[in-house]
Amino acid sequence: MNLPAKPSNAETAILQVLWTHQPCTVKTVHELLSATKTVGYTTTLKQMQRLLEKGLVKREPGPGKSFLYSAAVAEGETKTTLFNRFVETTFGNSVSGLVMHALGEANPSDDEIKQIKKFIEDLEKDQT
Amino acid sequence: MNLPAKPSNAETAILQVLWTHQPCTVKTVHELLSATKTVGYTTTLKQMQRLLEKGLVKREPGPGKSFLYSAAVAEGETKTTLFNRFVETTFGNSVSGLVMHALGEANPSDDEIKQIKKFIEDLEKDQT
DNA sequence: TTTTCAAAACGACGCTTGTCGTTTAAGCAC
DNA sequence: GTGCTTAAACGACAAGCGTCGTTTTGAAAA
Repeated sequence: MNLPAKPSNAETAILQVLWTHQPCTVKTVHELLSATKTVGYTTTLKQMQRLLEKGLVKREPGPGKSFLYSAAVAEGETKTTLFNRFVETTFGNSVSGLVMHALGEANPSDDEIKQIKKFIEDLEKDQT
Repeated sequence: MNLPAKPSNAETAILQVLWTHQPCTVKTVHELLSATKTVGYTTTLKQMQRLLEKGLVKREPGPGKSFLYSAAVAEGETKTTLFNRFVETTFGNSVSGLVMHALGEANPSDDEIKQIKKFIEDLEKDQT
């Protein structure tokens, strides 16, 4: 049940991209990342190679000489692990503390709040 | 408005302790940390010294030859920064994504949900 | 076949982190 | 003062990270 290894911050960002654009080339990942952050192509490549070594992504021959990468770990599971680690070190393990903080100080948009409300309602419904 | 520097994971855990036991000695911090995690006294000391260098904590002469440490950064502000960083890398900047993940995995009680709902309503009211 | 070119591979480097062992020094108890 | 105790200071070290520059390579164009 334990994850293969823990992705670093930069690696997590890459996994993030992969989860939503699976499968894709290094080039694609790099372009998507570049939208947010300035980073060299080789850097992204290297990081994806490290992810490969760690077993967090897998790949297959792609168009031309390139490869198509996909995440090798489940999104939910991985996020849960990272989330737990974060809640522990930063919020002393208080999930509600984190949620309140998120809602109160992190300025979520109206849309996001609406989404959260809906989610909670659904949650209550299920919880018959 | 920018924080002096970013605390590492272990450093954040120490700040966490300080925020709730301000001001206290290295020894105290170490004891509290030991409750959760096995770590040497010198390790904690070193980390607190690094926090001092970074300007994240301050200290004053304490009993005997020791010092009394306190956090030099505000709890809320710091948590917000760390939170934002986390949401960005792990949840692609989607606060609602994170909150929903939290609520889904943490299996909150009805009371907690009610509390959160109320919190959201108040939030909306303020936002007139 | 030779050239060209884009993508992959390699290897390096400087910084940060987590973790200690060892050394220094300040008080306190005689 | 002479030590003993205990906390602080120093320095070290291996691993992990973020980041590149440079080299190799394989395929496609000429």
